[in-house]
Amino acid sequence: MESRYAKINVSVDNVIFGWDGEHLNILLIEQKRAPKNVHLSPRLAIPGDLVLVEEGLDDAANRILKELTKLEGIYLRQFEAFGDPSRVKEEKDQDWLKAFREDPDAHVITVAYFSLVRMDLVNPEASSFASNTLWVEMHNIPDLAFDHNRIIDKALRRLRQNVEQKSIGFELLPEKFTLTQIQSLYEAILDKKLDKRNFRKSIKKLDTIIPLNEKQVGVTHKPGQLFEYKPS
Amino acid sequence: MESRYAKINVSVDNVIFGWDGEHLNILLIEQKRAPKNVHLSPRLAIPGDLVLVEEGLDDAANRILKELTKLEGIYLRQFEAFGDPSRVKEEKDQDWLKAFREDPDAHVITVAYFSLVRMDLVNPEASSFASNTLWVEMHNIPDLAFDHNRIIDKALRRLRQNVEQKSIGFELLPEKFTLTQIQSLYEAILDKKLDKRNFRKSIKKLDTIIPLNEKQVGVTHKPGQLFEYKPS
DNA sequence: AAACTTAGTGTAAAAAATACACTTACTAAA
DNA sequence: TTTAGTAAGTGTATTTTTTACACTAAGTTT
Repeated sequence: MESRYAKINVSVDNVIFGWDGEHLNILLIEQKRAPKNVHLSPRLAIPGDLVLVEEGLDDAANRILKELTKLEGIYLRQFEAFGDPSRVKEEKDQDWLKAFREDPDAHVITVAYFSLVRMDLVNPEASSFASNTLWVEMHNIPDLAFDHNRIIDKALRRLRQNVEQKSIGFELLPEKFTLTQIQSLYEAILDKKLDKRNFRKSIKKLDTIIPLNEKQVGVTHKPGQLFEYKPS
Repeated sequence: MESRYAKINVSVDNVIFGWDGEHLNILLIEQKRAPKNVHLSPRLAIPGDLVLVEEGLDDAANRILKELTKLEGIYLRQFEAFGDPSRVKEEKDQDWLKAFREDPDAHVITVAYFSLVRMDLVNPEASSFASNTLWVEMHNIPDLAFDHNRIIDKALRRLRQNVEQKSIGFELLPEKFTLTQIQSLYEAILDKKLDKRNFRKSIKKLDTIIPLNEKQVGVTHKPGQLFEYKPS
């Protein structure tokens, strides 16, 4: 039956941020190649998948995250839906769509999430929708599939907003961390230097960051006090 | 062909805020009744519609707004997508779905927008998806269809955030307005009293609000200076 | 013991936010 | 034409928040 309404595919895409102590990274997947293109170098994309029957958006985002990282209970935040029909019309993406989508010409709207994970907990591996996964430094993100560069850009903006308000970001750190480690992370996310004393003052005001009676070990200088994050 | 992926319906819902000089209002529609239910009092809903073939999300939101109000170029902001399958499973909504949707059991995700319009420019009237439209004061919103009460709640939160930063809201006012009028509006949106002198100071700092050489007319007291809003 | 490295700390100045009360300009009623 | 009523318009002092800034302490390595 013909209809004026679109048979729309809905997908969820997930911008997964990770922190290696020095740089902000993003988890990308290598798209599986269409048979005719197996000889080409794979295109990178942010992980995502179509939403399943009777699956909620948050559930889909969690499923993708879990399939890729085996992690559950991770910080996940929906930030925007992208639905311009042109987003799946670019030439570069046609082969992939024809090879892997039941309806390659369908209008696809995607609901974008970002999440924060500790890089050391993730062992990137292949999954049902990725032939390979890898961490890429924020500053080295290449041209990605569809409008994924734009989606990352929006995700980063939102992350920065939240970080400016000091409401999130601690999820990226190991269980126990020093104030200097938080500061490095914030500086990487915001891409600017922060004043040490003022930064410490502001973090110590948060009652979600609690001081431990422990010191950093294994460093070749004065060890810092350790703190932990207790989400409120 | 059976598929593990959902045949999902995508709709756009629009929380349309209006200001009558005293209260914040929301434009609601009376849902058309299923034939078997024409005798029942109509259920109210926020305006929305399924996204059309090859239509972008912003386009759909604008289409809905225009069909309902005849207005174009209105402030419109996407704020969240709602996609829990249970949102279209409530008993109260089944008759309507069966009567007006090709696939009443489909999972429907909706992308929600809010917009700000001048109430005096709107002449609510029937449209293709509404048998009637009406303004309802924010504080008197009844039980609505689907999860629309929740959507309004989220829209109001977002509006408040933006208003606290003084970045929006002026779209609700007539072309020329006094500082006191802005203040009343802000007080209604934020649901709290503001200090007159401090409020004026803060508004006068904005270079999007420009003073005119004109005074209010037709009031029975000292007339206020008029200002206009020039979006940057 | 000396050199190196990062941790850790306080104060003063500037900027932003808040609290607060009287005079002015106009209309309507006496 | 005076009086009463109504909202407009205005400045300062106080508190809070934000910023700028430099040295000592605790550990490790040579």
